[in-house]
Amino acid sequence: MPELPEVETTRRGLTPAMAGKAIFRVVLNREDLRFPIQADFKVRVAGRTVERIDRRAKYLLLRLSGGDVLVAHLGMSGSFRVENREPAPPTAVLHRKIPRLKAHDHVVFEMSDGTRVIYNDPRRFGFMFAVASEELDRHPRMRGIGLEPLEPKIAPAALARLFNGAGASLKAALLDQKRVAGLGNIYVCEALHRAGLSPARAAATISGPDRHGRDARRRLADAIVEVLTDAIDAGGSSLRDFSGADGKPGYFQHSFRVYDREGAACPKRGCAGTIERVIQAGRSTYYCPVCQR
DNA sequence: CGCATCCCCTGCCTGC
DNA sequence: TGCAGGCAGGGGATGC
Repeated sequence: MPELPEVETTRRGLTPAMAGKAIFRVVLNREDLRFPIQADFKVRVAGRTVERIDRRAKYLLLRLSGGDVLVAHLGMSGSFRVENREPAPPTAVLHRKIPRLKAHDHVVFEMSDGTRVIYNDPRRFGFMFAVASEELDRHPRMRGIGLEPLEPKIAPAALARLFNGAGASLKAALLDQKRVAGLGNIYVCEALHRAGLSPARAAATISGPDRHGRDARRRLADAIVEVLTDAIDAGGSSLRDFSGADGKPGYFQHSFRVYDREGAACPKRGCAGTIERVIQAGRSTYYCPVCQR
């Protein structure tokens, strides 16, 4: 589920629960997620203070005291949730309730103030590791990640450079994390619809302003920024059970214009098209064949 | 090198 | 109701 807006939502939810606090203990309920967890993971993380939480592409970066960074990727089904310590009722001091763990709660971070931060991931496509901060950019999983589309907002010229010489379709090119970082299947479909561009069109063919003033590069750059910004403002998309670390579901799924809407009328004003679904690069693409050219 | 295909894993939904 | 098959937000490995 998590694309850039969901990861950003998670970052914002985790920050008040973790930033400025020490990680008292780490519990690993299994030794493998997508990859085996490194042998010294617990030692590197436990006892450290989380100084700040950043995001790069779809990665969460927990900056730890002592110089390491805890890097976490949510894969397809990963999520964090925060459980605050419940105040002990005066009549049952010895029976403070600690909520039981749920299925697929693979990693538990016990914070020094009693808060628990729990990583849950049914499909285990997510992963996490600790790395020295000065080695972060050289790490194999981080090296080569492309341009962040927000802050600063991606520019049409940058998009053109990224697509220069690309033989891939717009859909595949935008999904490629080495070009633009953070888009996934949903937001690529949504951005292409907002931009009025066909997902099958070769990425290298989108051009700058023509004599009619039409500028596909600018429309696409603007659409990417808009859809990501709108989605972050909505707390991300909750398709099955995604929720931010604060437990609140996002609601951007109600604003999808094409994703998972096969057979529906194209929502673009004045367009009489019907949303279609095709497979590109092994994944579903939703688009309007009438207004996306 | 760029690109397509298959695969990792579990759960949920559909159709028979 | 049970069961098989398809599909799912990501991305790594492989092969052309």
